[in-house]
Amino acid sequence: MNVKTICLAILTQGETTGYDIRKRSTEGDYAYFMEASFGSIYPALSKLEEEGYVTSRTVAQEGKPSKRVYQITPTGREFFINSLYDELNDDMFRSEFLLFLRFVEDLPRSLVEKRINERIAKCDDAIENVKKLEKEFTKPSERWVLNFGQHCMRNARQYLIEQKHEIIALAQEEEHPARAAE
Amino acid sequence: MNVKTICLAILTQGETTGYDIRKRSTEGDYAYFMEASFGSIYPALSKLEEEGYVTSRTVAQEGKPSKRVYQITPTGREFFINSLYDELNDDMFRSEFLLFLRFVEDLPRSLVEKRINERIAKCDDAIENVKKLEKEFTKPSERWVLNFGQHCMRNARQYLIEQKHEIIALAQEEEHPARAAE
DNA sequence: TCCGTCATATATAGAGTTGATATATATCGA
DNA sequence: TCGATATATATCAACTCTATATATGACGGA
Repeated sequence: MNVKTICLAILTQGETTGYDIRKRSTEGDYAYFMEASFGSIYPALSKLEEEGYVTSRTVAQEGKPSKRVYQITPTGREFFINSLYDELNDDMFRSEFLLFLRFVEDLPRSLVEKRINERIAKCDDAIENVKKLEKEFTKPSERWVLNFGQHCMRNARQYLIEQKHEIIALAQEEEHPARAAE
Repeated sequence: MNVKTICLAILTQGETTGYDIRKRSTEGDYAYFMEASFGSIYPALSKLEEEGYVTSRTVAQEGKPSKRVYQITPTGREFFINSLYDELNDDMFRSEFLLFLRFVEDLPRSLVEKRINERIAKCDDAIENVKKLEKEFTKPSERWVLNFGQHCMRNARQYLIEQKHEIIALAQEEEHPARAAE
């Protein structure tokens, strides 16, 4: 799944801008399963236009820079829906937090506690964000995906809270020598 | 977190090869929170050697190609442990499966059921794999991370099984016209 | 026996992506 | 007034992935 596919997926649900695609993929309704940056979205939209999968028009705005609104073409829609029949690639998950926890024995308790608390707070923020998003969506599949994300996040958060003291107990009581020596 | 950091993390736990780093990051004990490919691992190891964070030696093997074994230097170890004190970046999660589910209404039930079953089977494989891995590890933090991964996967699997029929019901009873017309 | 596949092992080219930065304008709060 | 934030597009170097090439041995099936 590349950025072109993400753009087509979002455009399938209505015309929009590159700026908005990025926002939805990093903070909005798509944020919990995909992401894309400006550096890949703008070139992707240009290519999609070349290929005839999208069209664009420039819209002037008061008090804001004028924007370029993209719409998907019938060909683009067909191409996207057909691509949903392809074999699915595996999920990708990366977590610096879990890498960090793998080395708790080498780190001071104060730092470990701080990072775990930060993590729990981030989960809370994310759950709040999903709750807000759910109100904006009525299509059952859209709500289902958001619910699934929320369910997984709540579960991870709960497990972390339950295990918190056990993990902190694994950390060093004193500041790590390598760091303390600085 | 870049590939250089992943290499250092794995090398912190013992000398190894580029091939093994890739294997552990895609199928082994690191697979549930990071990943790296050959195209990034080999250049990363070369750079780390240039920078003095690792050293290497070539080891001839019978019946197998000779391999290049990397070891972390004291400087490399210090650099890695210090980097664990940095602010943590957010987790990254991407799922073609969830993108697929977001468009169930446009897809035939047979396909949706097939993909959900494939997904559940993959969860089962992954859970089995983590169980095997857990036996190989004794360090509490390593086991904790594997357990956390297993817990999250079991939860997602269970939720999917519970919701399966509800999702399938959202899909189209007939083959999608756009596809059927091909 | 021969052939394909799989596992070990390193390496690279080309395509794709990220992260940082530049540009421009307007609003909001300190 | 100053900095931060939001809207909006765009680009570039650095990084990463996917696919492929190379080489060898083992294993199983036709």
